[in-house]
Amino acid sequence: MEYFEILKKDPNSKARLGVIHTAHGDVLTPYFNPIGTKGTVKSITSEELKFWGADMILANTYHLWQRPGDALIAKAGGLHKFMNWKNAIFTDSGGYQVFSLAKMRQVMEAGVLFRFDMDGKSAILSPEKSIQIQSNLGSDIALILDDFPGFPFEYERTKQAIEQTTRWAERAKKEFERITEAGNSVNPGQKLWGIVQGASFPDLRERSAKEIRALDFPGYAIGGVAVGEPTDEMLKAVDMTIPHLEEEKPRHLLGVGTPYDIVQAVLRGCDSFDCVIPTREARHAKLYISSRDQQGREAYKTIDIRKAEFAEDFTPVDNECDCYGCLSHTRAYIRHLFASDEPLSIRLATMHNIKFYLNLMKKIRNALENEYFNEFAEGFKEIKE
RNA sequence: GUGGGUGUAGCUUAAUUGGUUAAAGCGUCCGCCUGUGGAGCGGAAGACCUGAGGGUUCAAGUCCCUUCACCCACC
Repeated sequence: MEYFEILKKDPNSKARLGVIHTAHGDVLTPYFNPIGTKGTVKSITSEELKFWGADMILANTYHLWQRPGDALIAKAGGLHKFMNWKNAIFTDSGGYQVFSLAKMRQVMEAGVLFRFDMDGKSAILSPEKSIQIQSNLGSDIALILDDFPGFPFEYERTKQAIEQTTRWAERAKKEFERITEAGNSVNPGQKLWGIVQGASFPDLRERSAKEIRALDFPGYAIGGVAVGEPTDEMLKAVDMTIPHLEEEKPRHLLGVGTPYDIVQAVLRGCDSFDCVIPTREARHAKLYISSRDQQGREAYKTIDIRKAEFAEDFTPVDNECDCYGCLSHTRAYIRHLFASDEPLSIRLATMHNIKFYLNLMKKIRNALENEYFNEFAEGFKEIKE
């Protein structure tokens, strides 16, 4: 059985329906990974996630390395056992967090020198170290350490970044093979994916894709996006990258995005996603709800449930949603919970937004299965009032 | 009834003690959030101008008088 199977291709776009066979179960694609940074999707239990149809979650190397430490998690039998999550886990390399969270950051050949944001201690995250940590966590999909610039993109800096990423990718792969061959993996079925960089420079994307392809990873992530660039710039970067990757391997788009971004990226050939948006915005009272455009096509809106207009709104957050909160509670009640700073507000909002995203992915897969994805994608956008 | 105190934005308070267009927090409204930040940030409206009315003064939220409301103490 192939690691990644393409079940159906959209005749009108690069979109495809597929399945990734991980060591902890199948992941139907296109798929969205809820983010469980510290070994928990904030406020949600593993059983609940599974019940709603989540097949995979993303956890962060950087955070878990700091606390409780990957050695402790290995002792617990790996992250799956530690958090009682029986399905797949995707781990970041820690590169992005060093980029976005660490107080000081210096890219060196050895790795990234930085200071932990939590205790101020400095450390070097090397390609090998990242693999060792992810090996201890026992994730199903691990990522190589990569280097990338922020937005606005500069050519020379981006060129250095893809070169650095390729050199680190070689070292990461070697370390991954060393650990695997030694039989020291917490998860023997773990796979290491490569990352393509290159900002939105066509020649750099192409070169990076070719160099990473040469290392023969079982899947790829497209990185260097979701770093502050506008949506069209992000989509251009995807367009520049996809043609240079093998059709038969899965492609993950790192850090993306809004429901609109995701549909657009699926059209362009991306298979999986991860993003803080549904969970972080839930904590900030921003909820995603179903809507229709003027022609009656499927679309969506966002609402800020704290607004006074919902004070006496005794209807569900989203009539079309089957999450626990929508089946059980009213907008007025959830608004009240936010206004009162009650923990249940975060929980209900997070459950809702995750369900909205998981439902969206299911709609995308149904549309691909039944061959109307192109029409679906055409009308699908955020309706702003 | 007597004495004392307090009245400033929807709410809680400020105003260098008589000195420019009365300030802030909360709340309200608008926006931001993209390989997690249960954090924050930016902006706006809001006082028919300081309970009401009158007076002193070049100048009053601030001083004086009257009145109203509320609070406390004593009869």
